[in-house]
Amino acid sequence: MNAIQSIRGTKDILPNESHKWQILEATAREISSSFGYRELRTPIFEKTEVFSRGVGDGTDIVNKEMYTFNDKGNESLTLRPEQTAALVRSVIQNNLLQENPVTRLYYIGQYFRYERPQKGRLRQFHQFGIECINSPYPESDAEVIMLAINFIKRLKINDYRLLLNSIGNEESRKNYKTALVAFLTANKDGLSEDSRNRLDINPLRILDSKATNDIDIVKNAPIILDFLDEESQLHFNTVKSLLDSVGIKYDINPLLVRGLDYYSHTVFEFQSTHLGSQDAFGGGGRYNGLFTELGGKDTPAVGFAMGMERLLLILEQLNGDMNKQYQVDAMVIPTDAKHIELAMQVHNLLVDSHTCIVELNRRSLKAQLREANKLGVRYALIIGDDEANKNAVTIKYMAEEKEQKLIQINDLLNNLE
RNA sequence: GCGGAUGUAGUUCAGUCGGUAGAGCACCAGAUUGUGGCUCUGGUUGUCGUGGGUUCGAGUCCCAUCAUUCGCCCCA
Repeated sequence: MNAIQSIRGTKDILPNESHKWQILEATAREISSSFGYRELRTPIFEKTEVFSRGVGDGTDIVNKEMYTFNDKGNESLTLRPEQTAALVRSVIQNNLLQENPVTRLYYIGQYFRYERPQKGRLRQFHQFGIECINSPYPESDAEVIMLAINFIKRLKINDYRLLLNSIGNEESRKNYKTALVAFLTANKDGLSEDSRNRLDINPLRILDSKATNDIDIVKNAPIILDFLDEESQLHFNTVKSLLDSVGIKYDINPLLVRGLDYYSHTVFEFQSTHLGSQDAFGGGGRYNGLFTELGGKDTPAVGFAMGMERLLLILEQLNGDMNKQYQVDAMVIPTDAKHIELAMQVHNLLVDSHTCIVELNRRSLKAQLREANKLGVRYALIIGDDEANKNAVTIKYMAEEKEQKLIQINDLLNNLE
């Protein structure tokens, strides 16, 4: 029989790696709580229309990358490719906006996209994100970015860039699209094949094409910031000055557009040079249209998501190997199988105060001490014939050349230094 | 979905011109029968990613397939 392998693009997080995930998750939770955000957990799968309507029918995510299947009741279900649409579904369904004028939520979870795996891109991947719901004002955009920056800082990532742009409200964007399409159509012959195809479907995406001839053409293209109406402009300017006032640095990049349909006004992205071609480790923006798209009341919202695998790639380049061997305080060492009962009793004495393990393979004293040494155990609690006869243990301090012989087990806890 | 590279013990890798596999580390066991690290000695481990083909003979050559990886695309 062949051994079974994990699915392509999925990864086991092994015991010596889980430590760094725990750090990352703990940091995300601390920052979120300290800003007054509470966790929302939604199911891993949803009705397909949550994403086809929420993420947008024209996007690659919906068209090519979703894990969609029919269940036994012949209903089309989809493994969530991102969180925002499902979160909005839950907020609407559970009336979470009843209680608070502004609802602040965060999430940590796994997401699924059928893509070609490469560094920093898996088919099952993890994201941490937040959503600030029900404020139309630029101060909520600024709060979300401020939270993200503080998260990044707390992780001690200092080599990153915040790219910022506004794609305006619907009307500004419509006017801009018309101008952009007109310009690009006039230069159609010079565009890459991909971009010519996108001209009808999603012309904004041509702006961040990596094809060199596209880049040359786009240099002279009209700029969205020139098409913002008064409202959109005021919103964007306020976001910028709020960021300035708390000392957050950003680069305006008028070519930054997001891949998902629901964005409007502020869009932003975090990039790092440590990631190769998948250089964005986080991104977000405002999505005022999503609630009505999913059948809720018109509700403004803004949020971001970060790719946790990518964050860990950055952290490892900054800090080296973050794996940590597990720490054991004490090891109970019966020299013979007949002392196992006493060994278990000693273990039971220590459970509330120490990490403790007992030999389960009846190996020799020597083998057990070797393991104790390898694990960096502080106390080896040796139980041989002499000890067992007196209901006692010998405490051997591994780091020092020191032993306390024949300590009664009633006194053991008092005697551990 | 497209293009390039790679796949040999637990791990990192070597393996010539085709002749059915090796090293370091790790692991296990010993070095006058109750004591780890250092040293020494010995030992285990592989369907050579998988399936076909060529050949007297394939880790080596050919094809397919799976996986990893680097780009494209897309995104976090």
